[in-house]
Amino acid sequence: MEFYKTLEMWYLNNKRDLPWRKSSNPYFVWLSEIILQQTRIQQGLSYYNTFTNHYPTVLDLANAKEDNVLKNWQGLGYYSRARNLHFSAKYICNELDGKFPTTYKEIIKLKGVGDYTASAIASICFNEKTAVVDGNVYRVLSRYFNIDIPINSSKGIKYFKELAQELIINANPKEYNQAIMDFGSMVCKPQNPNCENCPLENGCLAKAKNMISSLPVKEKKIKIKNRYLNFIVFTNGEQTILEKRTGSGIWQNLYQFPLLEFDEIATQKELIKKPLLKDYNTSTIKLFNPEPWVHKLSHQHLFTQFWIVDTQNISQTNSVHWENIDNFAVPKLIHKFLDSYKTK
DNA sequence: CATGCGTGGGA
DNA sequence: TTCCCAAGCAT
Repeated sequence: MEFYKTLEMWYLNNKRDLPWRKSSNPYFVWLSEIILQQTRIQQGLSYYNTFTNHYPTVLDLANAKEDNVLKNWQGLGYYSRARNLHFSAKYICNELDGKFPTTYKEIIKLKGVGDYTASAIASICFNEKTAVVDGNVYRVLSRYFNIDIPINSSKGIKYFKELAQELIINANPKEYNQAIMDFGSMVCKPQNPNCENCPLENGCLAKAKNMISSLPVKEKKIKIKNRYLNFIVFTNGEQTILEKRTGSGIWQNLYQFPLLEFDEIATQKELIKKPLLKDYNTSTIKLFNPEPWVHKLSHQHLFTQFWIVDTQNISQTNSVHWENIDNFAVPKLIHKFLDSYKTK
């Protein structure tokens, strides 16, 4: 049986029951695909439900405030996805008359939508023959055809996309694209793939050559940078100060306590040299966590300390009542602090 | 085009 | 503990 047919047959009997598969409404499929970028289904599922409940249509999403969209995205990470989702919803409503684009070529123009996502939506919703190439597809194809071209090299990206596109030619694109991804995540897994019960085992070159565990090949490891962040938690008992992160780094447009960054773990002595704290008596500045909390991002390790500053002088501009603080979208780290601080 | 962007789960 | 990595994209 041909490669595509085997996968389609497997999918028929093994596909997972997922909420976004109940409809081919491109808005719902788009939502699910953005949420699932670099994210496990288990992690994204509740967010999908939140978004479809809060924003049942693309117009509801377009009419929302970005702060609200980010609040609903809080905790999921890669927050540019939420910002781009919101941006694109407005684009669809304002420029496309509220009609979701129907071809790969038009769909990929949406911010936050690249080759993979455009292929997924175009095939799943409009049955266009555009092959998806995600992490699962890289793994399945590199193993089945025993290809050791690094999947994150420009050569590899081109090679696998072309191969995937050849394999979909005679397939039912909607079924086949989802089949190869489900198959990759359930059978041809990164670790301990289930080769014993694999319907593709006969033709699998990596299996024959005992290469399964070394494929796919990925080159370049990321370099992790250490940062030392000190969050200043001003409080008069009722209010505190929050500021919105701007610029291009992590957590863009989320909220945090005023931040002082150093090249190493800071002491109170160094802290009070900063303009933000120079007028405060050292006795009013207390370190909340004597042992720095290490928050690990994919590219950075953040060594973080929270300093509580008791003061009656809370500026009106960025003041927030403690009782309202949960209305703000904050990074996981800040949320962890709030949890810990409240229960103290 | 190499790098930056979150978080959580599993080995 | 540490490492990998999970339905990628923007710049």
